[in-house]
Amino acid sequence: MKLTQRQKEILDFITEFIDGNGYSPSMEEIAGHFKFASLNAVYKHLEALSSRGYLRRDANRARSIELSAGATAGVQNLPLFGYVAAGHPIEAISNSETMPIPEFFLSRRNDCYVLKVKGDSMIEDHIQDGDYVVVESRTAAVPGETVVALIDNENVTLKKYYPENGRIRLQPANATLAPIVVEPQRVKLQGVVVSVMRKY
Amino acid sequence: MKLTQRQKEILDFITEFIDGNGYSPSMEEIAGHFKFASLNAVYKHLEALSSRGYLRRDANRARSIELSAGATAGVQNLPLFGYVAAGHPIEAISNSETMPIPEFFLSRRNDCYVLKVKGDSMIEDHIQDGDYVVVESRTAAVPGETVVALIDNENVTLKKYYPENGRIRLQPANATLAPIVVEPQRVKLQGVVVSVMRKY
DNA sequence: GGTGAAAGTCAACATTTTTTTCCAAAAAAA
DNA sequence: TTTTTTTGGAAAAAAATGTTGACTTTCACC
Repeated sequence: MKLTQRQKEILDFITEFIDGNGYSPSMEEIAGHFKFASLNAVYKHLEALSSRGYLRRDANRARSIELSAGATAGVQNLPLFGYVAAGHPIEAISNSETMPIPEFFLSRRNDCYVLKVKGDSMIEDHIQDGDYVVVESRTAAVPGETVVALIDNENVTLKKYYPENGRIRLQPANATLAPIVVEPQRVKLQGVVVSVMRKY
Repeated sequence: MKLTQRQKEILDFITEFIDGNGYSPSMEEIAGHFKFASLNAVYKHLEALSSRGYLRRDANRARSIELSAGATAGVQNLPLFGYVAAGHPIEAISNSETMPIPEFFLSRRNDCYVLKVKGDSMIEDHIQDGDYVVVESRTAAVPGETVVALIDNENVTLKKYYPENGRIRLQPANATLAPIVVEPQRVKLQGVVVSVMRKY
């Protein structure tokens, strides 16, 4: 972390902003948060962060800040719990297997763990058999997110989450598979997929 | 490579400081902690620690101390060269950007680097826009492998590699795009994709 | 295609922090 | 004693941080 105190404050703000809003802050919003009177202060900080490799942006493009992986230089060893396949409970691989994952691919809010995908239930979202998914532990999801859900305390499945008139539709990304529609009390969300890794 | 007592104290302080704050201390802060009246004392110690390989810093850069011991095991920092899109040369991002990748997702045989995918030319192989691909530097490939190829010393593209009766077919995994068939001498293989990572 | 608001770019300037370099000297170790 | 390590004091040099204000680019809308 070769940053000054101020630079880190600004990088942290940007990181949180993107994490919370899904888009990067404008320079004015950054200036507002730090009570800068001048946008040029922000501009120079962004230049500094950019030249040090912590972020990148497009010239003249609004809200085009992209964090680079080096921004969060750390790595976490996440537990690899096992396989997740449509309709079957998680099948544990082994007790103490872990996998080092760069923090760039993690959620900062909650614990994460890794599952290996079995089957093609999410193939249209380009998650294929054998892929590893990093799952953020969470019991709530935004509609459309890919979730790990426990149904009837029995089956664990990887699906997209859509709440619909009092029910929950768990939608595979695979035209050959039917969605599951169930009462909310039958579903327990285990987590949300935050990243995918594949090894050839 | 042994340290004196004092040097170890100072290295420990720096380690803790970085651990707690996320950025390195200034020489004045180090002097303050050890109640030095002179910054030169700190300066000399940093020189000593640096020449013995315990830390690295940039000349004339504020708070640029980096501990060199803590290279996290099992993870490599690969250079992120830039974007690769069908038909366009690699668009460099910045020279110093890196990305930590777990060794599990690397090839052990050759050097690797990371490219960010632009466009959907490999979508049917489930590599989508915005994905990061880890590329193993290689000049030969097995038919069917996904390669980074340089055509006519001009364009770099991500395609599947098929040698066919004296020519080379570079096949996109996208039905809407046509394959490129060229003489072998016009193609230089840059590398082979060994893993894919995606962040939502 | 024109227009205007929003957002980004950048030079000139001032201030504060931080690093680097002098010349020395005490303290500890060999 | 001789050498190495450690600390002082001061000042030059460079980087970091901000302000003001003018200019350009992008984009949505007429």
